[in-house]
Amino acid sequence: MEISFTDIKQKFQGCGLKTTPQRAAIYDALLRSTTHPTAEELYAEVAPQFPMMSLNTVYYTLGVLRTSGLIHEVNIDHTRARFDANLSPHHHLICLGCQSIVDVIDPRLNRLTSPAGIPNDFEITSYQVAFRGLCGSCRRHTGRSINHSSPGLHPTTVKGGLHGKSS
Amino acid sequence: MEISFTDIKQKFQGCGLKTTPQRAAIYDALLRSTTHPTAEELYAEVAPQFPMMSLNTVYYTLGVLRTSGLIHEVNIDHTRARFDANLSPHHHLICLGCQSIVDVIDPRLNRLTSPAGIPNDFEITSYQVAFRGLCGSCRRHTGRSINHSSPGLHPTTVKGGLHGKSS
DNA sequence: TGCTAAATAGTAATTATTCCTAAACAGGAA
DNA sequence: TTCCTGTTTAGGAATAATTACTATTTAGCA
Repeated sequence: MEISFTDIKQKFQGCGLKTTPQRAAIYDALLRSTTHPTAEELYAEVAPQFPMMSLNTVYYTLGVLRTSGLIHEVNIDHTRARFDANLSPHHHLICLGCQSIVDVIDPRLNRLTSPAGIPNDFEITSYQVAFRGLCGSCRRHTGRSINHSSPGLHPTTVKGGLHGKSS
Repeated sequence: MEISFTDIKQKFQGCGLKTTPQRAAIYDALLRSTTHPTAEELYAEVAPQFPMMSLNTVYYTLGVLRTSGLIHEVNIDHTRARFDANLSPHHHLICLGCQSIVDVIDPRLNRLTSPAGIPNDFEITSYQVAFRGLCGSCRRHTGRSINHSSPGLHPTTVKGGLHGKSS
């Protein structure tokens, strides 16, 4: 995703945010990243350009961008927050071995029907599917054993292909 | 979900776990709960029965139960872990206002087709849909405004009913 | 060019969780 | 039943991520 400084500035202005070099660099780093980095990782990414920059600034900036809706927080495990500047509807593929997160872009997943049995005064504004399993590399290294200490694993085996019969 | 002490003991034995009163109480509390409590909340729930019990024991126990596959960790936000003893496939409805989590049980959601464009050596073992929005109570109190500081919100508006065409 | 509110950087504080260790105990063996 | 041993517990200390506080700096407007 290529984006110029001017583009970033316009986005920030559109949200009523001041444009500072640090802020632009953090946002740019997140836009270019595909790994859903943590605050610390973004800090490491941007720090070379701004040796005086504080990790605090990264946290503050991420908070501001999140509140403005320019980025999303992705919660894979409870230990640390990860961030995503990709606002288009997409889903995630999470490796339980190495905790990596890959974007899943499949339009079919954006057309789920409304779930049954939910309170009718609940207004759903979005939904997201998290696929979990083991990436090729982790399968080879761990002999396909699943790390049960990782979060959210369900016993449902999905295998190579999920079956798509309509109930 | 009703379960006797003997049932719990059998489950523990099946996993090679010793049965202690504290452990059984923690697991039982989680089985009876529908709110996906945190370690602290479970501690508060069980503490009256065991005044000497340490919060540490709750953490240790939850770790053991998770490793044994008896419970799951649910990650809604990065601030703290939440737990779920309901192992049957289900999904979650998350209120961005009050952070409450309600189970979504809809068989149609358990038959998603395999997502396109993922690495073909990735083995998916489970998936879970997180629906986000505002519960009735929070909508009334906040005037339907969505709290953008909450995690993972996507701009896709889902409204009352998602449309289920099979693109 | 100034003004002012917002942003930055630094330090300290907080919160959830994990680590460490001695004492207690569950469950199998004798 | 009683003993043994490894697991579990409880308590305190340590760690890691994040937030709070604050003085200084700066972006963006008048």
